[in-house]
Amino acid sequence: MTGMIKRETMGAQLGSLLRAAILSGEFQPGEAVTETALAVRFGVSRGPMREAMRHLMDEGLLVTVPYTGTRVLQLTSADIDDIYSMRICLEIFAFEQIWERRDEAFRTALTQRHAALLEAIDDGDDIRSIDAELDLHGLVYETCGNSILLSSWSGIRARLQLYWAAHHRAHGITGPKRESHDDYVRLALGDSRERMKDEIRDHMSRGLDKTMAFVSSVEGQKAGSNRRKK
Amino acid sequence: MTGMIKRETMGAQLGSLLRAAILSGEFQPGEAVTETALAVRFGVSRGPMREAMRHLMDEGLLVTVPYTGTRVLQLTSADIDDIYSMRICLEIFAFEQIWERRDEAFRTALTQRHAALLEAIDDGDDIRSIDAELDLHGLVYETCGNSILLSSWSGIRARLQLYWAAHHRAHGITGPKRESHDDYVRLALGDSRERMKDEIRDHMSRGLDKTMAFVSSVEGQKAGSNRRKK
DNA sequence: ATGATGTAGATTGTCTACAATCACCGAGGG
DNA sequence: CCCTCGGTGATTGTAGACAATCTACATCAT
Repeated sequence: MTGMIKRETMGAQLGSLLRAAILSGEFQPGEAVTETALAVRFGVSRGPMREAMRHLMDEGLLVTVPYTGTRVLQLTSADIDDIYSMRICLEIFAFEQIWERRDEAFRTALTQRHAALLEAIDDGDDIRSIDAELDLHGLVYETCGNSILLSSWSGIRARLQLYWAAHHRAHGITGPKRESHDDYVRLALGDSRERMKDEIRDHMSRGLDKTMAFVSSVEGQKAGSNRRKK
Repeated sequence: MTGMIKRETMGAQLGSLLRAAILSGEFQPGEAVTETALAVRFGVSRGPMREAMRHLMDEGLLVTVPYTGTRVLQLTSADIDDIYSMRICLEIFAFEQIWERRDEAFRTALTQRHAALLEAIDDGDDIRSIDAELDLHGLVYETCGNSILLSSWSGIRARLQLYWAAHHRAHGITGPKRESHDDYVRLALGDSRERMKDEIRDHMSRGLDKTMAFVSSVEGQKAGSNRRKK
C-alpha cells in the first residue's frame, strides 16, 4: 500500500517526516526509536524506514549502536561548544567566499528571509522562528555553491535545531528576539568585511552563552537514560 | 553464507571493501555501479550492499539518481577549487583549536605519520603514499575531537583520495614528493601560529596548482559518459 | 546476601521475492 | 528527414520473513 507518492523516493520523504517529528518534540533527545515502531507509525515497511533513519544518522540527529538500538542525539556541552566554534569558522569562510559576488538576488533573498523571521517571531511560533533563523543563516552557505560546505552546514543546522527545539519546549523559553539579527543583516549587506566578521563572532558568542547556561544544568545523563519503555 | 565475520556490521565492512575497490581503480570516476553486481562481487545480498553504498554516498564517493542508477563521483574543476579552499579554512581552524593543547602524544603521532609517509614514498607505492599523506593531515582533525569537523574532513579526504588515485593511474604521475611535508611538520611542531597558517595556505596553493592543471584538460564529460556497459 | 549464569524478550541485521520507475531503441506517421 | 510513441530491458525501490546479537531479568550456587 501507499504507492501514490511520486517524484521522490519514499526513504527521502520519510526522512523529512521523521525529522519534522523529532524537531516537533514527538521524540525527545536521548529517547530510543525503533525501526518497527516508526515503520508502523508512518505506515511503511522497515526497508524505507531504515533508509530514512540512515539518512538522519548521517545528518547527526540519530545515533545507533549495532544490534542494540537507535536513539535521538543528546548533545553535551562540549558538543555545543564544538558546534558554535565551527559555525564561526564556516560562516566567516562563507562570507569571504561570496563577499565580492553579492548581487541583487542575494540582497533580496537575505531581506526576504529576515522578513520571514520577523513574521514568525511576531506570530509567536517558536518552531517556525527557529527554522527561519537557520534559513537566514543558511543563505550564505547556499550562495557559496560549495557542496562540502553545504553538507557541513546541514549537520550543524540539524543539531542546532534539534537542541533549540527541545530546549524551548522543556523550559518555555522564547525563541530569537525580534532585533537579534538586525546588525547581522545590515552588515551582511554593507561594505566592511571585517565588521561583518566581528559581527559573526559576536553573534555566535551571544548565542553560545544563551545556550550553554542550560545544557550544563542537565549534564551527566547522556548514556544511561533508559526509562520510559512504553 | 559468509556469516563468520564479527563485531561489526556487514554493511560497514562492505563500505570499507567497496571504498578500497574504488580507490584502487577497480571502478573509475563516472563509471556506473549497480547494487546487484556489487552484491555478487562481494558475495552478499543487496540489503547490506545498499547500506554500504549509502554510506559511500554520504561520504561523497558515489552519486545516485532514484530509479536510474549509481555512479562513481566525477569531480569538476569547480569541485577541486571548493575542496581546496575548504581545506585551508578547516585546517587552519583545526590548528587554532589545538595549538595550545599540543602535547607529547600529538608530537610523536605527527612524526610517526610523517615517517610512514616517507616510507611509502621510498617504496614507490603511490596508493599508500596518498593514504599516508591524508593520514598525516588528518591528525590535527582527529586531535580536535570535534565530530562535525571530523565528518567534514572525511568528505574532503574521500574526494581527494578518489581524485588523486584516478589521476595517478590515468597519467602515471608520481605521488607526493619526499620533501613535500618537511615544512608542514616542522612548523606544526613549532611556536608560531602565523607561520603555520601561512604554510597551510602555501601548501594548499601548491597542491591546487598541481591538481588543476590536469582536471581542466578532461572537463566536459561529467554527465554524459555511458560507454563500457559490460 | 551476593555473585555468576542461563534464559527470554526485543532489536537490528540479512535474505529473497516482487513492484515501480526510468532509459534506451525501434517502428510508424507526419 | 524528423518527430512522436510504445515496447523492452535494466535498475532501484519496497515488502515481509528469518537469523544474529544484545540487554535485562530471573534463577541458582556460594
